[in-house]
Amino acid sequence: MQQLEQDLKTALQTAARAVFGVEIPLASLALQPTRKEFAGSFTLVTFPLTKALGQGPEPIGRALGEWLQAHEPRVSGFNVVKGFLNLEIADAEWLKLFAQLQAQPAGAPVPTGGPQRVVVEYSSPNTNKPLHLGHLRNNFLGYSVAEILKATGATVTKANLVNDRGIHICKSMIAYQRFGQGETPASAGLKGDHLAGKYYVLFEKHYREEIRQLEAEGVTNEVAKKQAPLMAEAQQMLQAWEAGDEAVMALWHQMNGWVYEGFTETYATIGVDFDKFYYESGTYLLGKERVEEGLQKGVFFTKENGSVWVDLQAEGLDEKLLLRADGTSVYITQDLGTAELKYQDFGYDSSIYVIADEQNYHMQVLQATLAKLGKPYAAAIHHLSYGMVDLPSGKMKSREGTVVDADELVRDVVAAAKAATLEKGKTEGLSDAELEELYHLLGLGALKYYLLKVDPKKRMLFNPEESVALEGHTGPFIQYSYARIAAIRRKAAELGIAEAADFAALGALAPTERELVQELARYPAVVADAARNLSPAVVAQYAYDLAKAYNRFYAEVSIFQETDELKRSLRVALSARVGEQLKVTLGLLGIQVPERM
RNA sequence: GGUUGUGUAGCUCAAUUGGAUAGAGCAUCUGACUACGAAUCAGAAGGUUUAAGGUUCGACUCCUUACACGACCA
Repeated sequence: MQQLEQDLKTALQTAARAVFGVEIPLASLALQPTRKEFAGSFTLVTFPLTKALGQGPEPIGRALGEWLQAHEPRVSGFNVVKGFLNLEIADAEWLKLFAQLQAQPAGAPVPTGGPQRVVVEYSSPNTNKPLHLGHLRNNFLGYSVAEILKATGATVTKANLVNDRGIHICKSMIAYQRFGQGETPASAGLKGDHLAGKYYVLFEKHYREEIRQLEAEGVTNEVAKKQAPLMAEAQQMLQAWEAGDEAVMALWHQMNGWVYEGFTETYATIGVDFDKFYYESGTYLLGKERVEEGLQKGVFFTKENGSVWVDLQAEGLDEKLLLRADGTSVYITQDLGTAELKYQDFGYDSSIYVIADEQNYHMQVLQATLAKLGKPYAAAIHHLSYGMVDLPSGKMKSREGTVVDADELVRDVVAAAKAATLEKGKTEGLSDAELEELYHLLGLGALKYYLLKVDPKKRMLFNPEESVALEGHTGPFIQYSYARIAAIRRKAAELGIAEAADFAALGALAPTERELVQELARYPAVVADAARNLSPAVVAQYAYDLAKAYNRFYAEVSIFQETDELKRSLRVALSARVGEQLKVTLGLLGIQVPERM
């Protein structure tokens, strides 16, 4: 379709030259899709040409339209509404376009001139508690962005930086030591990450109680928070961990091992994957080397107490602490180290961090600090900043226990999909295993689509009922369209109708057929847009538009009742192609597609 | 207090990056299964795009100010 647009622009340029004797640069001939309520497929806005051509917008539109209709075979008609020239494209041209599409598989790479070696870091969980709804948005976004970039032909590495050390981990460990009584995931009947989470919660509960007691004894809240025995123990444990204390390390390995088992299971269930795992326990020391490097280069400075800082005021930021006075690292220290390590490992020209927007400032600091260090990869860093997920009851707060657990949510959406599927009763002939797979695929399709259809950078509201909805602007709507097409293809195969033929001999197309070709041809532009903006929402919207267009087509023309053999064949071919395209497009969102549902 | 993001139909979201009468879904109402799958399709209704100015042929989009909500930095 890009080619068709280019040709039209060139033709318009020629028309302007012929009619007005004026050379119009191609760049100022912006074509846009014609709005549905008008006849035509492409629209030229003529307002911007009035100065150059010395005429009003409407005469310009008419003059250019008439010239095109007379001289350009691709243009079969036109109409002018105010400053808009709507061009109708000859059906032969649509058929040619469809033939060009057919010549390549639906999932063929879409070169965009974007980055070629990309690292997408996402998920990056803490190992002290299970994943929740917010992590799901992160995981789905990261996975999808990686797939979208792959679709542009880039080599993409999915990385997961596991936050496996620090005070929060020690909290779970202390609580386990004190209250655990040797419990294991097996003995407790809990996934490992949930078991760790249980002790994290226990820590917080008893810690609060200790603070309350201290306060009752007249200690201020601030002091009580530090003096509480549990917190003191956790701090001690962190030091012991850094010192490599054997018993502490053993417990740490044991508990993290449980958590990883739990995460692995969840990742498999929600269908995300990683090419590379980084662990902060393995990278946090590398950051200190970067700090040393900065001091040597004179771009960092030391304060009187020995703490190390970088001054980013010239960049519009503040002074930022990089290393505490006692030599222990802060968050950004390890980020400096990990960025370097990733670059060594993959030599990226784009490094994407899928991180919530509460870290916007932090990410600016990271990038500016790496730039100060003169790192060539500083400019390649992109923060895919996404908004938090709110609940109808308000914000999610782990401390107040108002988080939506990821595993539980997945169970809920699968159960809802099952209930709906049973109610429809269309799955005769599927085995129990196939049915389970179907419920899973539909439930996750609903959930993923629900979380991905919203512009990532916007905060979004999670409505439990809408997240499992199967009708309207949802994943299952699109999956249903695919299943319908699958049924069509099965029947066409039975009847021996070919999915491809030479359709050039066909005369006029039905409007819905034309619309389908146009939608199909949009795919490369959609991928390019989504890749440039790191936005799966663009892809989600396209999948919906395509499915919607197909359902319109399906309702308005008959396929197997059609007596004209070539027309019938075209409709089967269109259906097949739309099916393939839907599968590929949903695949970019991490959503699978059923043959029947 | 400083920095920053968001504000669109009753609700949840779009709007081709400055273009036409601001579009979808849900919810409400109406019509379409003796036809290839009704998890569908067609239609109705629903808007002072938070407010006020400004820029121009043209503003949800850009600029200024105010208001509301959120995040971050102390």
